[in-house]
Amino acid sequence: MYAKVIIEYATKELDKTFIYHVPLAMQEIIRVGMKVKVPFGHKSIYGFVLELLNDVNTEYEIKEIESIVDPDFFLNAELLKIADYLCESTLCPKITALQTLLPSSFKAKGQKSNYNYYETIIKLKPQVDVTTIKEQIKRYPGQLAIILKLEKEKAINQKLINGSSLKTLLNKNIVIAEKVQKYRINKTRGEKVKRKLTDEQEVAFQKIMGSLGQAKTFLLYGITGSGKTIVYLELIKEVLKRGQTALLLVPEILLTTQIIQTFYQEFGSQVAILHSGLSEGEKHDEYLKIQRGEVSMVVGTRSAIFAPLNNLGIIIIDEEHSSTYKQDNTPKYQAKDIASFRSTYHHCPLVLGSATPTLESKARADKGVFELVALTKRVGDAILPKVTIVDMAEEMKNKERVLSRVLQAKIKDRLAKKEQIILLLNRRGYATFVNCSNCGYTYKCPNCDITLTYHASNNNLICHYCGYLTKKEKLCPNCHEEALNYLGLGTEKLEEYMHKNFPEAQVLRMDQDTTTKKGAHERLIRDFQEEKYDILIGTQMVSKGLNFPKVTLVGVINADTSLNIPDFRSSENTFQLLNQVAGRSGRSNLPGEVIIQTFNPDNYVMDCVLKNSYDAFYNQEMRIRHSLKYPPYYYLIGVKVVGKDYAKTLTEAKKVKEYLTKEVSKDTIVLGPTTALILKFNNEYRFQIIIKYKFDAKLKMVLKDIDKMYALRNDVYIDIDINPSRI
DNA sequence: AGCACGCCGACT
DNA sequence: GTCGGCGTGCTC
Repeated sequence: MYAKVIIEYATKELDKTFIYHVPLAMQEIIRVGMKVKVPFGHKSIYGFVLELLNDVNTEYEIKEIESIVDPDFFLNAELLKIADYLCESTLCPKITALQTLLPSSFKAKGQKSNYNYYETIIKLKPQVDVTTIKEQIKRYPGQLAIILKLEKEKAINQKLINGSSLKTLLNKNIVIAEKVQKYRINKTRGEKVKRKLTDEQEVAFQKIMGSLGQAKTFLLYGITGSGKTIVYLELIKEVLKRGQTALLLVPEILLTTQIIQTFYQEFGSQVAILHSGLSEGEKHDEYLKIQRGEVSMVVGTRSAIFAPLNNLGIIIIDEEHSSTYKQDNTPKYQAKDIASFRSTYHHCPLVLGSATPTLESKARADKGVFELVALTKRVGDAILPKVTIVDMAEEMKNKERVLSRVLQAKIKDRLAKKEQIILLLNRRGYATFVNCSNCGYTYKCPNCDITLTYHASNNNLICHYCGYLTKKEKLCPNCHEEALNYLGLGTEKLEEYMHKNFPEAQVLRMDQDTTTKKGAHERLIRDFQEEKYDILIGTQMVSKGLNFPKVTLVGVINADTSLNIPDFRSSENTFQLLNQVAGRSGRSNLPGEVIIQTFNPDNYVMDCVLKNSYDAFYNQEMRIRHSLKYPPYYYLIGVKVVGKDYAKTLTEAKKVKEYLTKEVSKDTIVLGPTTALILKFNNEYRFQIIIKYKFDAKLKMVLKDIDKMYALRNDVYIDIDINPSRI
């Protein structure tokens, strides 16, 4: 028996299978999808079995598989198909696709010890007579206590027992120690909560219910605060009741602590969670639970879409417009595409939920490819907040750069009423750039062509692209004068400003810098929820999913930050962000208000936010996309040509463009090469070619060829992004 | 990817 | 005369 094995090295050169002999002793247990250790060159490495053969015809000298890594683990047929789909849709090597499906403890690579977690349990030795024992040890209270406890509880975790007494009992052979595997995360169900769906929610629920067992995609368009989560919960309940499993994706699990709590409350140990906030061990355990079929639903972020649930009954993607569903490093996959693939595979519905659907999804719903289900009313007494747009150019005339007079007044008002405030500023750090007023010197990243952001808390200058970090000196490094200016407003500076101008207020800052520590995020959210703070300052982190009933004012400090990015999606992203953060206000019976500060008050995005009209935005933006030939009217592919030498890279980029233009169908548009948004990044120059197409049967093949042509070069490489989320 | 082989420069 | 630079090619 022979096996075709794909090995762990992720290069285009090694993107093929190698044939190994399966030793007789292994033939009974080996199966496709298993992880094996094989000799390769002069080393032993790991790989996956992709095929088993009885006969081979090859001139190579065939070596033998050394061992099966874990006979209980293998990639099932569905996962192998998903891997094929990943390769095809992102043009990545097979092994990259396979590794992407798995949490790191299961990947094919030099194994770290054992990820399984064990606890030692102490039990009474069977057949011992407790009464006799008690008599024997009555002079030793420590030991007696243990025996009494064991009589009641049967088994006790070793950690909870006094050490020396236990040792004696073990030596006397009265109790025994047993090693048992435990999961690091254990949740139990809470009180059952009785929920009543609103009429609208009930209609949505029934519509989707009616399609269980069918591969159908729904766009659940529900305004902020309309209670999409409850609909998800009821759908999942129903699916589990029918003996099937469910998968729920959320954009960033740390932000959705509240959702997770709801699901634990309802389903307890039936739920597995998968997200990057977990430790390796926790991820390993959660994955095991899923694989062993011990859970019936999974809540997680992007990569949880690969959770090996059998008999899937429904897939739900919350906040489907979130850019986090697209992976931005290889393989650049879109979780929604994988979801669609799995929906077809399992014949189960896929629900995409959002208050601001992507234009792609809405357009598909309009065309009838997806079925539109709408939630148009806020739950309970909550009404949509009143939005005010403030022209910051006007405010500047009054020397107000940070907070407009309206916003200042509203903040004072809310502080007096003991209501809470959220301020969104989409820039972390203190100042977005530091320059010298004497000589004009500006701190820049030596590896990338962007300015360094100043972080006052630790006196660091940081590149927000590559992470380059340097300390800030007191004097200008160029002219040695003490003339450094801190320009551009960041969350740190805003926090300082608030302390100075509203000394009576408790201010909390939530951004990447204050939430890196494990659990920090949850703690900040809890503190704000418990009203230990009046004002929450944050980056877009504060815009999503949070539910604070006491928040009645949301201020957007600079709405233009995301609007000015030269990207075809910048309007869409800005609309989503503003709509999303506006939705944080007035979620209970207290009426909410939103103040948006901008230098572009006449921009249609602002107008649509003001009117709170997704439809108006959608229609306007669709016209623009149509005239500029952007999605959803055209598909996009970004081809980046990257290299250390500027001139050589540009020359190659031109060659690639020429080749593409020649080979591709004539309705396909090939643009560029232009310098990428950030030309120099990590000391490499990046040129971008953009392909716009509607239908092109040859295109994938042509791209594969280009990829291959550059695979063996080490001076220039090609990076292809199919359906990029930004360009 | 990782490693051996191999063919030319400055050293004990 | 040898140690060692990293270019090239191969891995079932």
